[in-house]
Amino acid sequence: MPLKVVTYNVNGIKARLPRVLEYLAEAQPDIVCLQELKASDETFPIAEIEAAGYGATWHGQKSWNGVAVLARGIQPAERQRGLSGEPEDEHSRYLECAITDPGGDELIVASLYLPNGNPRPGPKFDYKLRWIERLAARARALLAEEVPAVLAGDYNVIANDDDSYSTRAMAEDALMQPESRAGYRSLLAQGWTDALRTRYPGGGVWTFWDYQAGAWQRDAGFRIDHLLLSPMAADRLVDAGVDKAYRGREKASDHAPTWVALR
DNA sequence: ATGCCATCCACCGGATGA
Repeated sequence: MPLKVVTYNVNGIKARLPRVLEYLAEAQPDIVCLQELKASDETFPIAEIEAAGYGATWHGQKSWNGVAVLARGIQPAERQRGLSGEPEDEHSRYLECAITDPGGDELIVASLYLPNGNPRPGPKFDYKLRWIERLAARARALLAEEVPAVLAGDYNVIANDDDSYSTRAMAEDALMQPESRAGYRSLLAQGWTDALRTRYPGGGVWTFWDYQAGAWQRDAGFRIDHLLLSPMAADRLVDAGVDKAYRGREKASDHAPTWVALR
């Protein structure tokens, strides 16, 4: 059985817990990276997640941000919390773990929540661009380790025109700016593989649909949740996709779980 | 140009999101 590695921006773990537990039970993913917990370390629902059969490591924050790594039957071992380069940055947006299976095989998995960057121009957009550079520095160090690694998360970057239902609607948005795209491309240029892009080179695959203006009903979405694979992980890629149906459920997140299957 | 909706916290409106 291939390994299913998922990234899922839950938009509030407390509000979304029934959906998350349902997803774990139904999809039986091996590894899940969560973003936008919107919960402090103390209020993360670890008891419920453990009861579902998952070990977890999390980096919470009250009200905003927050990321976690879950693994079925395994306790993810924390490697790094946050990105270096900006000590005053208090946002919980990066958590890197090592997941070792009973056979001794190790996979490095990071859950990341890249800043949105709106409104633009302004300090939030500047922060986004600095954060991408800090991520790129960490990504380069990971590649140098020559290990199987997955950088999974909400990148808040629409990388290509065909990754959005409407380039016109998003033209002024921070998610689609040339600087945002250049930052994302710099990761690919290092040697990371955009797994969904490999599987669906023609685009037209969405991972996010806004709550507003009937975006889900109109299928007006875009692709911003990405799984980047190191060369050793990319060699093991067998499939990738979006569990789109979860976006249509009661009290759904505005993102759908997005996944890769690795040999 | 704005609201459209949903989350959080903290008190029923404001900040944030994408």
